[in-house]
Amino acid sequence: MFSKACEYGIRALTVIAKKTEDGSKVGIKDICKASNTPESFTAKILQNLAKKDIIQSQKGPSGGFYIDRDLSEISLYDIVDAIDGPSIFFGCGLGLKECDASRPCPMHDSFESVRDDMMKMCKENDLQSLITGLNKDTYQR
Amino acid sequence: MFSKACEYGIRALTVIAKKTEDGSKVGIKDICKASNTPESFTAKILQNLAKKDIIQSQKGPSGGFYIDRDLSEISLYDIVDAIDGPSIFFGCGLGLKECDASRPCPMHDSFESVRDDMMKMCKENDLQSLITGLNKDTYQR
DNA sequence: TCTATAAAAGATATTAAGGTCTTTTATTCT
DNA sequence: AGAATAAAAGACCTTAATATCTTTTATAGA
Ligand code: FES
Ligand code: FES
Repeated sequence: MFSKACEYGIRALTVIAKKTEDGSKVGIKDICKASNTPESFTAKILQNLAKKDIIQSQKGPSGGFYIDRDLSEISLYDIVDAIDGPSIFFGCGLGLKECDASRPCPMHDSFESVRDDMMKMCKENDLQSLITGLNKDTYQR
Repeated sequence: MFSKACEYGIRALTVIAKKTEDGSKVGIKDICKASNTPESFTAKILQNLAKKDIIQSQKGPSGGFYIDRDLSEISLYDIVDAIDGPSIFFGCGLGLKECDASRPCPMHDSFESVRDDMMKMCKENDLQSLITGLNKDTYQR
């Protein structure tokens, strides 16, 4: 459904969010241990998210990643859009250049509503709600 | 959402289904022109679908692809499962080894219902319903 | 039986996703 | 100022998806 980059990104973000809630920053090594994601690859993903201002980062000793906004302001939609782009929310299910209700593909009528549900779900979920119940072995499997 | 192979596969199948409804077989060239898909790649996809008995094929003059079952018996679910496998219907949204409600990832509760909607949609749609309204320029864009 | 046709099979090529490694830059602390 | 730390940046590698090409096999029809 989502790319690996997106899966890792979301997992890493929940770890950062949790730490942010505790009032501290967290380094890439700890993030990747907790989120069970490959370190160098996840670093690239976070670099991208930092550039897009979804998260903040600080270099040097006592540096790391953190979030400077209210966690409830960062939706799953924002995250998926930042990493995988908007095509999952707007693209045609059969890969036509664009989904166009006036020239529907055979799947359009049914697909559109599933896709919209997905979008709604992603807009309703945010980092605050995602970290409720998150514990340190959630991703260890 | 779906792989290119799956998108092409579905598109090609609707073309074959339409021809089957007219009582004739159709060759790979015509299929790919009508479905607007790359020829050699689509041939591989159809080969796979023929092996899995979703479609039938006949070699030689006046040969081609066709379908020997009631079109309404072949669901989108069968097609997607045959080409992309079942992970889109059962996999964890955050990429954990398996989706397990007793050890849910942070997305589980919301994701499961969207994924189930997708599955329901795919089980409800079949080749018969997909080809209603299909015309020869549906895919030409 | 021979030829033409069309799919199957297999080999190969290209591109994008996934992943790693090394060097550079910024920052803190001594 | 200098050393240590940690992210950014960029180069590089690997694998899987996408795509093409060539050879083989089956079949219909002359
Ligand atoms: S046109 Fe294909 S999903 Fe809308
Ligand atoms: S455990 Fe992740 S979606 Fe069910």
